[in-house]
Amino acid sequence: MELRQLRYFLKAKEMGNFTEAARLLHISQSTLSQQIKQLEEELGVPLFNRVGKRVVITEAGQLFSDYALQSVHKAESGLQVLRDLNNLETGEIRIGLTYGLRPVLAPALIRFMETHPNIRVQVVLGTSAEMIEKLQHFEFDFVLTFHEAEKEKDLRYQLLFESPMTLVMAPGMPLAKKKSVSLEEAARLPLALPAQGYSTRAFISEVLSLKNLSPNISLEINDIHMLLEVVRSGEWYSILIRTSIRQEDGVTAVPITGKNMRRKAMIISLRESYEKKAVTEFYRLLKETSKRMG
Amino acid sequence: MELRQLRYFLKAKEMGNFTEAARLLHISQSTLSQQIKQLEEELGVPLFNRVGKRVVITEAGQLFSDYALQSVHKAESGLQVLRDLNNLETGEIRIGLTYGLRPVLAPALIRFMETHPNIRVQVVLGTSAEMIEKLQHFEFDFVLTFHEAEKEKDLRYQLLFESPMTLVMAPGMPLAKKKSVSLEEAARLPLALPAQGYSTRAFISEVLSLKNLSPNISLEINDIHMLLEVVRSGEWYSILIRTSIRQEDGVTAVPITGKNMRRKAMIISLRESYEKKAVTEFYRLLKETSKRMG
DNA sequence: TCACATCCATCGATAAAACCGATTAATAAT
DNA sequence: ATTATTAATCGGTTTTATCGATGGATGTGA
Repeated sequence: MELRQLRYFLKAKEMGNFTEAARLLHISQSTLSQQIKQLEEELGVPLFNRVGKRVVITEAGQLFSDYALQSVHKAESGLQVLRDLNNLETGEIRIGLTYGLRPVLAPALIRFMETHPNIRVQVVLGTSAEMIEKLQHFEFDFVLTFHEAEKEKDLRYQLLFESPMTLVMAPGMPLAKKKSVSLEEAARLPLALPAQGYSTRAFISEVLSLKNLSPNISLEINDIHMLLEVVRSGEWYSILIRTSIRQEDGVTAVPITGKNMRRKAMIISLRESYEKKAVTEFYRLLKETSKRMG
Repeated sequence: MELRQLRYFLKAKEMGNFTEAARLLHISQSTLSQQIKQLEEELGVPLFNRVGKRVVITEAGQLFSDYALQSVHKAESGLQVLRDLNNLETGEIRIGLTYGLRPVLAPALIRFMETHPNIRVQVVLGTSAEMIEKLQHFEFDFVLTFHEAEKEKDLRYQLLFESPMTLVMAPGMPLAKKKSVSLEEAARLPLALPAQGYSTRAFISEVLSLKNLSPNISLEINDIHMLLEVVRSGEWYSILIRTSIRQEDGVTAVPITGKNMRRKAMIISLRESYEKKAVTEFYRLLKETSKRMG
């Protein structure tokens, strides 16, 4: 058993397709096939079921993949530790991000890349649940998202800032002069909300159902910019976190009253995993950048 | 980086000597030297300092070895999972044991080896602290010892039984008829105790100093059998856990009063590590065997 | 239904690498 | 100074990882 074989196996499992996996691994399909076979012989168990021209992972393969992944990850962490020790400042940072926190990441990202030109940064956008899932499979160094209710003990949570939920409207609307509005008031208005899947939308749905409010949701849009454009028309209102809105968006945001109407922006990472120096530095930038937010 | 290289490196680190490590790995010294060098090149950092003809691990090597060990261990755990799945019932169990619990392990060990002839069992005797240390370096599947005060959170503790500390003497001595004696009484007697390093001795020293007793320790012996022989002479008394003494030893054991005068026999294992089926079965036997003890 | 494309396994050949024995260089021990 | 011990290096050998070609099995589309 060698790490090479474990890497091949993991890629094959991920792709569910030897040919494609081999392509991504820059080896021939024949090599991959042989190496998987060799690994299976050593383990004494098939890792894939060959059904026709397809390969489907077996129960054994499923079980084994956890260990394979962890073995590979430990070895790579060891490498990273020594890279850091040498201050070589090379390598890669992978970040999971939810849409609502794009404006938080952007300035930190720019400053980081300016000062660390030799570090490749990879940002993946998705829902909060997706990002956490991938984090736990070592696909990210950290995830930037709004607070998750369930605190899992293998994760480390760092608070960046809190920000109120706001009712968003076109400037000059009657409500625009108020200092705050209640959730009940908001629920009576024609609403354009982010689509299902967004953490903000999930949060809104939850607080609304808690108060037994069934609001007038006339629009669902899975893009914040388009959402704001709709709001600017003056026909609809929206509910968003204040930090999602910029000056130049040309809309007015009025905080919604209520103690649960604040959301927490969090850095979430794996508790037991090695933290690269570059990642520590990135945290610092994020915290500095987001001081002014919330 | 391959597991092979990590294994070579770990053995070299363990031995502190390439020639010896190579011998144990069944490869030539030249091969080991080359593979270590190759690993160092990939990591960008020397793992050993070459001081004259000696090799001394570097700080980087020290750091890296944790990750290397864990990587190798994860891979081997994965193998073990699949072996178990296949019920091949082959493999190895490694047990750390303190002297005081030899009579507990022995019967379970015999029964286990009768029913699982294809599993190799390795038992290592030593002090409790040594055994725990080795457990944390994946050298054992579990350790059998008396209770450690400091509960470390990466360890799993299973209680086997509790047993009182007893004052041990030759039969027919005046105290032999008593149902119990106090620690103060015992401290006034001429004592023959297990030598430093034994967990029982550490425990005795602790409770004595807690009560500000400075007993009359006239003998220290690092072998229980010889200790008992001395006690049988009638000149000395000893303090031992009741389960350390058998009928055929020809001595009388009187419990010492006091709520802290009971020790807990524990199975200690790594919480996060995979538990082999054979080990689970061994636990069952141990618990069954030790029902009657304490 | 019959080509046709796709996918995995296998085979023989080749390139890469792991490995060995011998030798050298450095150092510690005597 | 001499000898023994140890790690590094060199050249050659063995092992093995890899490749391209091929064949069989299985979907796919005309």
